[in-house]
Amino acid sequence: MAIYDHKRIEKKWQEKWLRENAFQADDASTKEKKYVLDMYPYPSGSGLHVGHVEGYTATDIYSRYLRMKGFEVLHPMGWDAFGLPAENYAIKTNVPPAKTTEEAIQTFTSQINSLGLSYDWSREIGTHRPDYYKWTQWLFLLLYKNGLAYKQKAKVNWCPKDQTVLANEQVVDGNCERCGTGVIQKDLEQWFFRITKFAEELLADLEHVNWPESTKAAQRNWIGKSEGAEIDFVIAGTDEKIRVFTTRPDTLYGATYLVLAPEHPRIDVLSAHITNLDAVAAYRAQTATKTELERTALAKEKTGVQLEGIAAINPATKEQIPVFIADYVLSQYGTGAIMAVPAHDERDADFAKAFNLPVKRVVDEKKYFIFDFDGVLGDTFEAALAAHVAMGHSPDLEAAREAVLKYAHNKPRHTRDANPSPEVLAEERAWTARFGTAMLQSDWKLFDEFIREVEKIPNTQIAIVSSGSELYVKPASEKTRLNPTHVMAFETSHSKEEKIETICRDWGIDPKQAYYFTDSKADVYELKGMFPEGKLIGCAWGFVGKEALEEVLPRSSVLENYADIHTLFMGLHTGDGLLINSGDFTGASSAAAKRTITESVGGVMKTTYRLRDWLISRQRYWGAPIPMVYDPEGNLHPVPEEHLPWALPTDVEFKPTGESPMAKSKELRERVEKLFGPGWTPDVDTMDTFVCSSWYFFRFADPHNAEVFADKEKMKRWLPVDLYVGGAEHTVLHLLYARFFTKALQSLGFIDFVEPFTMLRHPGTILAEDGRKMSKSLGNVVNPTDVVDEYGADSLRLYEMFMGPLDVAKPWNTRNILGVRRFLEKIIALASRVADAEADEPTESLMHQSIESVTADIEALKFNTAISQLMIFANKLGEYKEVPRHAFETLLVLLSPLAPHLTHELWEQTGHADDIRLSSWPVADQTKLSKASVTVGVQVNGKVRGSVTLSAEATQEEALAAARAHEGVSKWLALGREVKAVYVPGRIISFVVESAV
RNA sequence: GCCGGGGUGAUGGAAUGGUAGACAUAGGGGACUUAAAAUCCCCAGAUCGAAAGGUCGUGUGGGUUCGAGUCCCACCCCCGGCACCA
Repeated sequence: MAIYDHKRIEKKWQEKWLRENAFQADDASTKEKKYVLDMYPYPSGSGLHVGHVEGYTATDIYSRYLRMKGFEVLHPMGWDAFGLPAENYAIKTNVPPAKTTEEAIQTFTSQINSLGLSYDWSREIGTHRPDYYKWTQWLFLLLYKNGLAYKQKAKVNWCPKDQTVLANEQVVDGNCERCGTGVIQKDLEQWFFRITKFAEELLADLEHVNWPESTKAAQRNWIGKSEGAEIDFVIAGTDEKIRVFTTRPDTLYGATYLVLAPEHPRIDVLSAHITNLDAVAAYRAQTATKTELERTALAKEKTGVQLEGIAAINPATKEQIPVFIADYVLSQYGTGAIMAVPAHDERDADFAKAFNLPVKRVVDEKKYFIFDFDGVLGDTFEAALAAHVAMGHSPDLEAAREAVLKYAHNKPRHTRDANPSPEVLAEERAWTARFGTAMLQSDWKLFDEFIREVEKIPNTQIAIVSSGSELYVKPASEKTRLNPTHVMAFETSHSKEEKIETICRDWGIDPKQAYYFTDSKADVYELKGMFPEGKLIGCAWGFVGKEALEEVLPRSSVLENYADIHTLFMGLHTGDGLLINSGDFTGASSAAAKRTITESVGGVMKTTYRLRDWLISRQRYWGAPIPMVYDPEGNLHPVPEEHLPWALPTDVEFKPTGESPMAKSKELRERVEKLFGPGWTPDVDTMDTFVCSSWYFFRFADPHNAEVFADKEKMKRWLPVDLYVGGAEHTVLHLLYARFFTKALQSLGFIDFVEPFTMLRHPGTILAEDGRKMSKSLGNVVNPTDVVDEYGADSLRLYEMFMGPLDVAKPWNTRNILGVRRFLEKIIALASRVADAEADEPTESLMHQSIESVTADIEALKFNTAISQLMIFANKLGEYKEVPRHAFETLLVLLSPLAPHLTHELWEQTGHADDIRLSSWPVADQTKLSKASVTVGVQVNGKVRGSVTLSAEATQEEALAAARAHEGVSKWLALGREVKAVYVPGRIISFVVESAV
C-alpha cells in the first residue's frame, strides 16, 4: 500500500493554492454571493490553539462546499490586533506592541496556512494598522457628529490592576473580565456610545436571526427590558417631586415608603428640609467607596438612612410616608428612586423588616382551598342534610352549611390531647367503630372556628369535601360562588380524583391551582401526582401527627396549628393577583390595574432597559486613539477628517500610571499644537478594542478603500454575513456591539440591512483529555501544530469535526485521531484499486444516499455525521477488489471540503487535469436513492419480535403476510386474537393482539 | 430566583414518532507473522439461559400512541446567561 506522506502532499497543495490566489473572492462575479466569516483572532504570542482550528475548519468546509455548489464565496481573515496582552508584554520587556503583534501575525498566518484553510488573503486586515484604524476613528467621528458618541462625567468601573476603565460588559461578578481584579467605582469624564438608543431594535430584531437560542437569550437578558410606570410623589410641604419607576404600579396603595439611591440628585435640593444631614452625608460617603461587588452581590443586609424632616405623599392613599436613601437602589436604573411595597417585593420586605416599617397587603392571588377531612363531616353532613330535607327545606348550600355547623356544635367535643384520658379514648373508639372513620380524632371543637379563620384569607374560595352522602350540593348561584364556603358531600364510592375534578370543574380551574388540605397520610400518597409541590397541605392537628405528615410532605407544607394557615397564606406575595385594600381598584386584577392606577395618579407607562451606554474610553496605549482635541478653553473639537489616521504616537513609556501613556507623548502634543495652535491639547485615551472589532466585517467587503470605510455597492454585494462562527464568550460583548454599529450605520443611511450576521454558531469548547479546560498552568494544552506534524492537517480537520456536534463542549482524545487517519489511509488504499468497474445496485444506492445526506449535513454544519456517512460509503467500496471509478470519484468529491489536501492529491493521481476544488458538487439521483428491497422490523404489542425483508414496493397485504409467516412473529400472534395490523412502508410492521386469557 | 441548553453503552457520539446504540475509539476472540506493529475477519447495552430465546434498558415518575430517546405533564441533576434592575 502507498505510504501516506501527509507532509509532502499538504505542503504541495498549500503552496499551489497560495500561488494561484485560489480563494480570492471576485467582486465582479455574477454568481450568487455567500459571506462566510470567522471571528477574527487576537494574534497572541502563544499562537493558534485547537479551539481556533475547530471554528476555522467548520467555516472552511462550508466555504469550499459552497464554491463547489456554484457560489462566489467571501471567506476572509484578519487580526483583532489591538489590546492589553501586547501592551502588558511591552510593560515587562519594553518591546513595542507593534513589533510583537506583527510577529504573532506571522506565526498565525503560517499556522493557518498549514491547515489548508481557504482564506482570501488579498483582503487581510489588521485593526492596529493605520489604514484600518483611520476608519475606526472616522466611524467614531461619524457617531459623534450624529449624537451617538458623547463625553460625560459618570461613575465608571475602574480596574486598579489594568489601570483603565471598563465597560459594564467587561465586569464579571464585580471583577475585571481580563485580570480578575475587583473593580472599583470612579467618577471620571469618559466617552460613551449611545447604544441605549437602539435598545428596542437590538431586542426586537433578535427574532429574525438564525442564532443559537442561548445567545439570543443572553442578549435579551443583557438588554433587560422591563415595562412599568413612572409616578411622581410630592414631598409634603414643598413643590418638590420624586419620580419613581416601578413595574408594579398596581401595588401603589401598598407603597409605605420611598427609597432613593444615595447618589440621587434631589437630595441636594431637599437638603434645606432634611434634619439629619450629617447622617445622610456619612451614608452617601460610605456608599461611594464601595465596589460594585460589595454593593450588589455581597450585600444581602439592607442598609440605609431615613431623610428626616421630610415625607412624601402617596398619590393614591394621600398618606404621608417616610423617605430613605439606601444603596440597594441603583442610581443608574430607572429614575434612581423607588416606591417600596414591602408586602409584595422581597427587597422592600427585607428593608422594612430591618427598619421596622409598616407592611400593607394590596394584592392577593385567587386561592382555591379544598378541605377533605373525611371523617369530620361525613355522616354528620348526611344526617344534618337529611334532617333538613325531611323538615321540608330545599337542599341549598347556605341551609346545608348552617345545618352542618349546628350539628357540629352540638356534638360532644374533644380537645386534641397527646395523652387522652381513658374516657375520651373509649368514646373516640366508640365513634370510630360506629362510623368507620377516625372522625373524633380530629379537633371537633374548633372546626367551625377554623373555617371562619380560613375565610379571613382574602380572595379565597373554599370547598369542604365529605364522604358518605349520595348528594352533591353544587354552588347554587353566583351569590354562593362569591361566598367562599362550598360544602359538598359525595358517595363514599367516589374516588378522591373524582371529587376533586368535580369541584374544580365547577370552579373552572385546573386542580393544580387548588390547595388541598388533608389530615390523612394516605391522601398525600394518593394525590401527590395531582398537586404540585406546596399545593398539598397536611393538617397535623387531626389523627395523623406532624412527624408522619413530614415524612411525605415538605416541612413548610405541614400545619401544626390551624393558625399556621395565616403564616402560609398571608406572607410575602410577589406575584400577580387580585387587588385588596386599594380603594376603588379593590377587586381588579393586578394586570388590569397597572394602567388604571398609573393614570389615576397622573403617572405614565414607561419602558426601561437594563442596558447602559457603552463606555469606550481606555486609559491605555495599544488601541485606536480617540480623534478629539481640546482648545485652550477646554472645549472639545473633532480632529478633521483630513488628519486621519490620527496616528498612535510611538514616543511613549508603557508603565501604567492611571493615565493614558499617550499623555506623556511629546510627539502627540507637538502635533496638536502644530495643527491647531498653541494651548490645544489632545484627548489621550484610546478606544476599547471592541470598537475596532465591531465593524471589521464591513471592511472585508472593501478592505483597501482609501476614500471610505467600505464602498456602498461592495457592502451591498457581500453583506450581511451569511454564516458567522466564533466563541460563545462573545455573546454579549462583541455581538451586541457589532449589532449596534450595524443599526447605527443603517440609521445613517450607509447600509440597508439591520442585522449583520444572518446565521451564527458557536463551536463548543475543546477540553483537555482529562476533561478539564486546557490551560498552560495545567500543562494539558494540545498544540495544533504538533498534531499537523504528526498526523497531517487533513487528519486534524477531520478529527475535530468528527468529535461531535460543532456547538457542544467535548474532550480531546488523541487515540481518536488515529481513527480518522486510518480512514484517510483506507481512501488511499481504495485509490490504488480504482478500476473501470461497475458498481452494483446496493453500492449505487448507497452512493446516492451518501450524496444526499452529506449535502444535508454540511448545509446544517453537522460534520460529524457527514464524516460517518463517508466512512460507511468508503467501507462499502472497500469490499471491492476493483473499486468502481465513478463511485470512488464521488467519494473524493464529497470528502474534498473536509480533507482538501489528500483529495486533491488523489484526484490528480487518478488522472484529472483540473483541481478537485473546481468540480461541481454532485446531485443525488432520486430514483436511485431507494433500494429494491427493505428490511423492516415486526412488532407485536409494541415489542420487536423479528424482521422481514420485503420488496420496496410491497403492499400492506404482502408485508403483513410475510410477517405472519415469520416464525418468530407467528408464535406471538398465536397467543391471542389479532385486533390491529399496520404496515408503515419501509419502516415497521405492527400487530396488536388481544390476549386469549 | 428568572431565562436558555442538556442528561443515551467503557468513551466520543447516531437516531423525519417506526428494529435504540449508526460511525468511531478503547476492549475481547481469530487470521497473517519467528515475534511485534500494521492490516484483515468476527464479537461486543445489562441480565437470565447450554442454545433457541426471554426480560429489562435513553436522568425519575406519570400520560398520549399500534409504537416514545423523540410528543405532553410533573420532578431531579448538570452546564451557560442574568440577578438588590424596583
